[in-house]
Amino acid sequence: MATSRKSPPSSAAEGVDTRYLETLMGYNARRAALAIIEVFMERMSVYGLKVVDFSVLSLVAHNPGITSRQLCANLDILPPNLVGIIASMDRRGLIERRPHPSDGRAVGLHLTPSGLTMMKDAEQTAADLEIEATSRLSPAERKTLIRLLQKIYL
Amino acid sequence: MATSRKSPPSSAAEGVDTRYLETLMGYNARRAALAIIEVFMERMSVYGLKVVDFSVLSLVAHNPGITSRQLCANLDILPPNLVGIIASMDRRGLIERRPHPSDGRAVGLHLTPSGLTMMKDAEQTAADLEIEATSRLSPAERKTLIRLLQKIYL
DNA sequence: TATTGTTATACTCTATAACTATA
DNA sequence: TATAGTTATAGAGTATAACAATA
Repeated sequence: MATSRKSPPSSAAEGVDTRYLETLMGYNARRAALAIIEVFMERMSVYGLKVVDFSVLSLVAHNPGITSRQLCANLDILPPNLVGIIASMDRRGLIERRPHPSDGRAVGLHLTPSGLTMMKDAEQTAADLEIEATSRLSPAERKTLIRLLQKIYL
Repeated sequence: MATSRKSPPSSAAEGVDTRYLETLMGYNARRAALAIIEVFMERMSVYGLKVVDFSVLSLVAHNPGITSRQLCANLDILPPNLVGIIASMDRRGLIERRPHPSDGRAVGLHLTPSGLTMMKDAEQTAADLEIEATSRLSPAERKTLIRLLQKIYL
C-alpha cells in the first residue's frame, strides 16, 4: 500500500494530493514499515527466509528451548500457521525439536549448528540493512524513532 | 506479527527475550503500524470500510477526477485488485465514474454527495483515532515521529 | 477441564497473464 | 506500440473448528 522510493517515478503518481493521508500516523507507519520490509525480504531471500521465518529463528536463537506457543504469543502468529514454518525450518536442518524438560505436551526449539551459523550471517545482513534503510537519519534520530515507535505499540 | 497491547497478558508471551528484534527498525515500524491499523480497522468497520477503502475514498475526496491508474500508483495497489474496490464503492453509491475529459480510456472518479457525507464522518473518526493511538506522545513527539517516518519512505 | 501441537479448511490479500478499447 | 481498465486465476497470508496427547 506504499509507493516505495525505489519504484519507478511512475508519471501517474505525480500531481496527486496525498497531504491528508500523510497527516495520519497509521499511513506513515505503514508506508515506512513496507519500505523497509520490502528491502528486508530481498536480502533475506538469499537465505531462503521470509520475514516471519527470520523472526522465528531469531527468537529461537536468543531463547533456546522456546516453545511454539511462546513464539505464537510474541509474534502474533496463530498456532496452525506456525506449524508449517517450524516443519520447514526443521526439514532444512536449521532447528531441532527436543522434548520439553517439564511439559510433556510441549516441544523445545533449538538452533542446530548450521542454523546458528546461518542466523549469524542473517543477523549481520539485517544489521547492514538497518544502516542503509535509515541512511537519511542521524544516529540520534534513529534512536528517537525507535523510542517513539515503541511508545505506540509497547 | 505484533502482539498488540490490547491482547490478553498471555502468560506464554512472558519470559521471552525479544530485545534483539526490538533493535530492528523494520520490526518496530511494523508493530507500531499494526497496532494503529488494528484499531483503525475496528473504527472503520462502522462505515463498512477497510483500510484500503478509506485510503481510496480519501484520495478521491481530495483529488476529484482521479483515475484508477493514479490511485494504484499512489497506494501501491495493483490494477486488478483495485477493480473490485471501485466497483464496490460504486455499487454503494459512494463514488461516481465519469468519462475522463481528455482521455477516452480513462475514467474520472468523484465522490457522490452521500460519499462525501460519509467521508467527512470517517475522516473525523480517523482524526479522533490519531489522538488516541498516539496518546502517549506529546504533540511535539507526534510531529517528530511523522517527520522521521517520512524520512524513511519518502 | 485446560493447554500444546496438529490437521483440515476457508477466507482474504496480493500477484501474474492476457484481453479490450483507446491513445 | 503503449496505456487504462478489466477478467480470470494463482499464490501467499491469515482465520476458525476440531482433534490427540498431556497437564
